[in-house]
Amino acid sequence: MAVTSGSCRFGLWYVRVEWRGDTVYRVQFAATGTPGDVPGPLRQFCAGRPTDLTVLDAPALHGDEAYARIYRAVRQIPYGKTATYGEIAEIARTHPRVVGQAMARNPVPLVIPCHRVIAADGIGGFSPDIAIKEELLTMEKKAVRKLQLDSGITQSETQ
DNA sequence: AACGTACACTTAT
DNA sequence: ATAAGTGTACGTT
Repeated sequence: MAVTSGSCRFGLWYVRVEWRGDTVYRVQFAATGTPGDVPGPLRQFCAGRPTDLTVLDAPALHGDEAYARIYRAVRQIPYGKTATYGEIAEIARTHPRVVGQAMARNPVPLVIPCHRVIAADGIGGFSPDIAIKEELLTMEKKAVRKLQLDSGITQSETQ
């Protein structure tokens, strides 16, 4: 079975995906789309629905190299939460700068939620456009808040 | 607020 | 083999 490709919309961008079954080989943000479908969980995520993307797999997650350990650690960050480069480095037993490097080369953003990794003092970086990172984070925050309201949790309980 | 340096890993030469 | 480059962190000034 061949690797298929497709895209879906996220805000002003298209998310292009190369995948087969539950394995995602590449994700990239682009200004234009390509015909074809994307994995269901990814489509739901882009539609603003809180989605557990850990059901998807990626080759970059496997192995004992530093990047693989970092990517696995990043995947543990839950929807709507963030962690710093330093925190990830500690879990993966490496250095914050290596985490930054690994994020910059992340072949499958969203599947490996590099947008949830922020600097100790600010937001950190994101390619191709920092605005995507901001939009992803605010989208997740809003979605979580809505979930809490829908389930009847009062504001005082969440503070 | 700006600057320097340690840190560890990858990629390029 | 070795140097350069990182989406950092932290201390000092």
